Amino acid sequence: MPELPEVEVTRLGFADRIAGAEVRAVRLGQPLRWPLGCEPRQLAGQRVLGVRRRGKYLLMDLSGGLLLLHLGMSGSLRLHDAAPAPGKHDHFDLETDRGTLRLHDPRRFGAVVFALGEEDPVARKLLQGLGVEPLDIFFEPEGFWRALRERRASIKQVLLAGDVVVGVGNIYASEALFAAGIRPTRSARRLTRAQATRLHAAVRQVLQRALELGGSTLRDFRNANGESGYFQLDAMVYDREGQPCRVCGTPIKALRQGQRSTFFCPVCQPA
DNA sequence: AAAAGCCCCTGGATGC
DNA sequence: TGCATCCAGGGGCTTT
Repeated sequence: MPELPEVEVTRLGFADRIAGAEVRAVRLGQPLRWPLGCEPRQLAGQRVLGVRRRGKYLLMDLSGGLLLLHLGMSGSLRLHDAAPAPGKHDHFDLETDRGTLRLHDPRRFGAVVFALGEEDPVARKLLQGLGVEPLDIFFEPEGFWRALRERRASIKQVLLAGDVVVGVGNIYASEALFAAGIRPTRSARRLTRAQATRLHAAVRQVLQRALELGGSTLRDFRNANGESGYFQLDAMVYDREGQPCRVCGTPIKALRQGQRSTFFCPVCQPA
């Protein structure tokens, strides 16, 4: 579910409120993707220094380590002033003197992992190989084009892979390719410099727009204050198979790439 | 090295 | 309130 905009909206929704808090206790529900990696009581007494984001990971700096949080497909984080009794899908609570940060994740593809720091092998393993941050100045058209030239896979799958540029998931990959007028099946190495430049701008624009709208709420995404996002109402192609293209009226087509659905306009995205 | 498949898991929608 | 099937925002791991 959560792509860069949803993760960032979540971060913005609780980072300032939890910064400076002291951890009182940790409660675990059912297992998530990976074990926490430490005894829950080891976190008690630690201070929350801040919350950063890298790709779709949230990095919570603690006085004695680092907590890596990932929302997987169905996860959402919420900071409660007074948390209600945990439900069957509430699998992690970080109880602090400034509220309880709770991970709700029905599918349990999400994760909360403790590491001693970013150089801890546990953290490195998860963060190494991640591509450039799309909203960062280091993401620039020329380098993007050069990286794409190395890849034979389809441009949609290269965007999703996250090793060239991070944060673009299944919704925003389709949306960015539409905005750039590029067919999702086109081999990444066959993009022209002009196409790569358009796609670079499109990725930034689409993610930025989604951020402003609070992300996309397809089923269950909520930000840290329990509010839904509204980008899905703005989607040009995602989940619009058969509906008329908002630009040219041609019915939107769907196909599958690497077990994921892709949506595009056959006219606006000729190649 | 890169690419393609598989799998983790629950729940909602759809079809019979 | 039956049962089977398919699909869903991710991504690490194994196999080609």
